[in-house]
Amino acid sequence: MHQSGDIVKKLAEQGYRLTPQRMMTISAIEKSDGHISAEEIYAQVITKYPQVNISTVYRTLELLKKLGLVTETDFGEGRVRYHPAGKGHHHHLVCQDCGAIIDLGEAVLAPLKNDLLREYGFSADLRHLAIFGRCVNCNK
Amino acid sequence: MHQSGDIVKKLAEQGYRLTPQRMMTISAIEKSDGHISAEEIYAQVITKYPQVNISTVYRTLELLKKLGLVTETDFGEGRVRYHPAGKGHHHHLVCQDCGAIIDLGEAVLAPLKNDLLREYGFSADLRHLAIFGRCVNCNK
DNA sequence: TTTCGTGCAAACCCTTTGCATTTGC
DNA sequence: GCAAATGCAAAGGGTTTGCACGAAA
Repeated sequence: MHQSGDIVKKLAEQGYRLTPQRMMTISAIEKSDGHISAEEIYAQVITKYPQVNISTVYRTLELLKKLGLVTETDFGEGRVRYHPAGKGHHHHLVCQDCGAIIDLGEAVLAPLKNDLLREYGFSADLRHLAIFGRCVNCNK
Repeated sequence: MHQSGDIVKKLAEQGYRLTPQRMMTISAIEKSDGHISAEEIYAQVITKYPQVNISTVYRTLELLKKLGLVTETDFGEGRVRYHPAGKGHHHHLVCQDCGAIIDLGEAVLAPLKNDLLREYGFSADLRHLAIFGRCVNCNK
């Protein structure tokens, strides 16, 4: 299992500086159980460190993406959300009516992934895929 | 089967005005076999009708979406692409390496759609879904 | 004629960038 | 000390909006 501090450790290992801005950005991402946007990270960091700039948050996110430490999911909101890569992958059902987000284990899409590989030679990256539609309640 | 003019007909039926700007926007969408972006529609319309404004294209697209006459696909380019709803649905495999887009029949995702409905009561809208990954060639 | 649609320009949102300054190591 | 990272402010890309003018029915 992965524990808190993983991301910081990897940054340090690779020779990146552990600035307070980076630490707090990472902490916000790790604390968020679900998915967090750049704005939300910024809002959280600024309460403890009022002089941060949102561009620093974006730069940190880009670094973490590059290093494969966080992944992005697009929920079709016009902005992207971030998730620690170490926390395991999952997929999401996004209700277009009520906005509910239902988490889906990796297993559910495993058959699809296999089909695509077998039939098309296509290696699908389904990490944090968002599937849109209507949830049970809104479907009634 | 659907034929050219479907969209125009439906607009008229619902009492919307058939302005040249709308006709040409619709024509651009219907002519494009694949998926077309707002900018591309605009570029096409402006050659025949130089005074159009891109905001009119956007307003037309919004109207057509509202009426269910076009659907959108997000290929992760930071912009959305449009497709006539009447032309039948399909899905896409988008190669993150070479940018290739492989079309996928509706049948391939039918099992997934059924699974989601049965197991989660979730009615997935998979029209023009884009799945990211690596195509056969880039996978070697 | 009268409501609907358009052009224009400005604003919008999220994200990125150039540059001078600061800071971790 | 010095490269790396930050803050600031401005620009960027795609999209939306307010308002007065123009045109479809």
